[in-house]
This record gives sequence, structure tokens and C-alpha cells, in this order.
Amino acid sequence: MSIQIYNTLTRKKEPFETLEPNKVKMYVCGPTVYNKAHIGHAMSALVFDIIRRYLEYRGYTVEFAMNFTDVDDKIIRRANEMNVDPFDLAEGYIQDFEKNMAELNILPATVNPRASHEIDQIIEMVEGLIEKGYAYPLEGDVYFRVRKDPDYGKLSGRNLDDMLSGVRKEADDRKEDPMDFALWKAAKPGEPAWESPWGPGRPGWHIECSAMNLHHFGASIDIHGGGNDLIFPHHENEIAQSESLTGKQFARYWVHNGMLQLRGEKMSKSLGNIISIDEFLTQHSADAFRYLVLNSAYRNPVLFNEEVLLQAEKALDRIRFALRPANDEAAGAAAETLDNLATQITRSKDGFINTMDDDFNSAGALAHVFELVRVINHSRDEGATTEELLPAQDLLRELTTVFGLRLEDDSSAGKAQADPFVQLLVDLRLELRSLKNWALADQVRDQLTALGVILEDSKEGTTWHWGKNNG
RNA sequence: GGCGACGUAGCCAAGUGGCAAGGCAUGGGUCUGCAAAACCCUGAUCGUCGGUUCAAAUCCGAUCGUCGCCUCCA
Repeated sequence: MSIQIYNTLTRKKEPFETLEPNKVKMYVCGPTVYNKAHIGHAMSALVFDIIRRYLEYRGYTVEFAMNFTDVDDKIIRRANEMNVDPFDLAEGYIQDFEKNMAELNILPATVNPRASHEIDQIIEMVEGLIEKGYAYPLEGDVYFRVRKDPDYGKLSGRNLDDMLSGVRKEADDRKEDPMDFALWKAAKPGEPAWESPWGPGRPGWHIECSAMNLHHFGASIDIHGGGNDLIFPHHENEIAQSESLTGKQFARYWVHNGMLQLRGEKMSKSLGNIISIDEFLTQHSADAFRYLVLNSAYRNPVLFNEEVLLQAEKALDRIRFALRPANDEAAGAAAETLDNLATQITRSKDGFINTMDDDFNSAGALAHVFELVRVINHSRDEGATTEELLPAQDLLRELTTVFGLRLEDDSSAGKAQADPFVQLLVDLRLELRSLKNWALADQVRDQLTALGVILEDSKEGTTWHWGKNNG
């Protein structure tokens, strides 16, 4: 059974077949860089990072492109408000975005094209569309002629006549059809502009993605991704532009992620309920966010709130524990236990792959990961040695790496200076316990807990670690 | 108004025809001086109504509810 991918274009799952053997050309719509990236951007980036990692795990070479829209009305407006150069503004946010992506453990794209670096290709494409009759210049603008494209609406499942009823009455009546959209916009005074056959101006939003794809990948790509809020009009228009010009199918599979739900509604600028990635990361771990994304179907809305994040942190702790070595005095587990462990390795790996093959069902695959976790922990309790646990733990590390989870025991980061003193107190308490001075021993433990240090007593002694978001 | 998605245990959430995964929480137990962690055990007939079928959470119809797109949006 091959990988199955749900294709928005056909509204069903289809077997994944690449244009070239073992190679995937994948393009995902990136952000318009006029502000700090928010957790909705993170959600989309995580979804496609997971898909990309999984395709690589399955042996594909993935060429992954994600653009930056760095020429746009909103960027220009904000730059004017702040009295800075629009390109400097965009550059700053691009760097912020790349920093955020690294923090979230999102693999860097093969290429990050920017609209402002693709102007020649954009102009060339617009000229081509005019030549073929799919576009027309109008007072320095250029518009796409939607009525000329019989397929227009095939991605979003709309037809032009239905859409017309929804069009605002004050629609620009210079255009041939209200649904015609801008490929090129004439420059207004004070705006950044490039010379073109139609006078100074700048590209419309939709054309950049088409031009970048053509430039970097050619006429056809395997996977085109983005948030499902981009299906219309953005992706619909991309298809119209690209396929009208080349006559070839633009993207074989259209993959769309669901929206992040904050307090029951979509997070967006217009609603003003934005949480930036920076803000998020001061409170929570990147792994916790990734877990939320993994734990649900990428096409559905993902619920985001404090309770769910707490549940995620605890679930991750469970996986982290399974990666710990065996007890020091472990004498080796019984043959039956080791057989079960060996069986589970095969079962978990097969289950993981079969489930992920089904349209990247990460939530289902996560169940297979947790089964492995349970059996590892059980085996440890049954006396398995570190060597005996290792193959299963290697697989656990392998699968969670495909998911992009770091699972670092890094909660002590930045606190290392205090470690010797903590150890001193822990050792002291051990003495108190051997003297059966429980009251004082408990006092030490309670006060360390209050400082964010978690103690765990066992037969071999006491281990300790820093708790989450504490100390 | 048009197009689309979703509604599964206290919470999050897989599962699209054959006895309902997983995580968090809860309760009980093992271990522990106590605790923590870990381990074992513990719960739902799938919004509602009707239909198809030997068999439905899963297909069809209706109904209620939630959400998204149709304007910039990941």
C-alpha cells in the first residue's frame, strides 16, 4: 500500500505518485511579512514540516519551497506608519520568522523565494498571459480574465455565477468581470515600484506563487500546501494563472491544513486574538505545540488552550521517561518480556508507517508510539537492562524524530550553575533519610519542590530534575 | 444566500460497514518511611430522529448545534 493523500482538488484520498521517481517537489505558501509570526503560522508550518519529514523518512528526496511575500499593501502601510523602508521592515520580519521556525524545530526549506526577487519572472508570466488572451492591461494594472478560463473555480468548488451574488456592489466596474483579479498593480505615489511594460508598478499577491513555482520547479509540482483559508481565492487564482499559461497541471496534490482554534474561533488579525510565536515560547515548549498538531488530523481545526497544552506536556513527559536508561541494578528481564519487547518493536514500526501512510494520520500513529512507550516502561520494571532496552528506545527516538519532537531533558537549561548546590542538598537529605530523620528530609524535599526541583527516591538513591516553567 | 468541514467517554482525539486506538484527568492496586515517578486494573454504543443492511460511529435522508471560506489571512 502506498502513501494516500487527501487532495482538495478531487476531494478524496489518492495514492501518492510523484512526477519523478523518489523526488517530491513541494511548495507551501509562506507568510506576508508585515508583523511577527503567530501560532497560526506555526501550525501550518508544523503540519507541512511533519509531512516533509515523513516523506523523507519514506525515502523521498523532498525539494521544499516556502515563499515570503515581501511586497504587499499591508507591508507598505505599516512601513509608512513606522516611517521605515518597507524592504527593511520585511527583512526584519523574515529574520524573525526564520528564528521562530528554528525554535520550533522546523526544517529549513530548500529554497525561500521572495516576491521582490522574482519580479522578472512575474513580468514575464504576466506578459505571457496577456499574449494568450488570459489577461488584459487596464490603466497601468493588469487583470486576469476569469471568464476565459473554463476551469476557474475547480479547486474551491465554486462557479462564477454563484460567486457574483456575493460580490460587493462597489466592485471595480472598470474590470471586464467583477471576479477578474489583479496580476499587476500600478504604483501609487510613494510606493515601491518596478518598471514594467505597463508602467511602474508591483505584482499582485497571487501571481508571485505561480511565478516562483515556474521559476524554481517548472510547470508542474507534486504537492502544493497552505492553510485552508487560502483555497479561495489565492490557490484558485494560482491554478488559473499557471495552468492557463503552461497548459499543464500545476500541482498534482493540493494539501490544506485546518485552522487553529483559539477560544472556539479562528485566530486572525481582524479578530485581534493573536498570540505570537515568541509569546507562546516564553510559556510553553515547542514540543508541546507540535504534540497538539500531531494529536489531531491536520485537515481539521486544532483546539488551542491552556488545558490542552498542559495535557500535551504531560504526554511528552511520558515519552521522555521511556527514553531513560534502565535501573542500575537491573539484572536482565525474563525471556518472555524480551520477546514482547522485540515483537512490539516490529509492531510499532509497522503500525506507525501504515497509519502515517494514510494521509499522514499522525494522531493514529501517535497511538503506536505510546504502545511502544508502555512496553519499554513495562520491560524496565521487569528488570530489563539498558542494553536490552536500547533497540526499542532507538526506534522510539527514530519515530519521534520523524515527528520532529526534540524530547530534550533540557528543563535545566540555564540553571546549570545551581546544579552542584541542588546536588549538595539532595545528598544531605539522603543522609537524613538514612538517619530516618523523615521530618527534616521531607522539609528539604518540599522546599526544593517549591524551587522547581523534583526529587524521586528509588532503591538506587535519589534522582532529581528541574520541573517545567519553574525556578 | 452560495460552497465546505465537524459533532466519539470529564478533557484532547484516532477510527468511514463486522465486537470503539492513544494521551490527559478520575478511582482502585503494586512499589515507597511518606511522597513522586513507573507499572497493573478502571470508563463511552459514537448530537438527535428515521432509513438501507445479516451487521453502521462508519452508508442514505432529515433535524439540531459548532466552525471555516465567499474581503487580507497559515
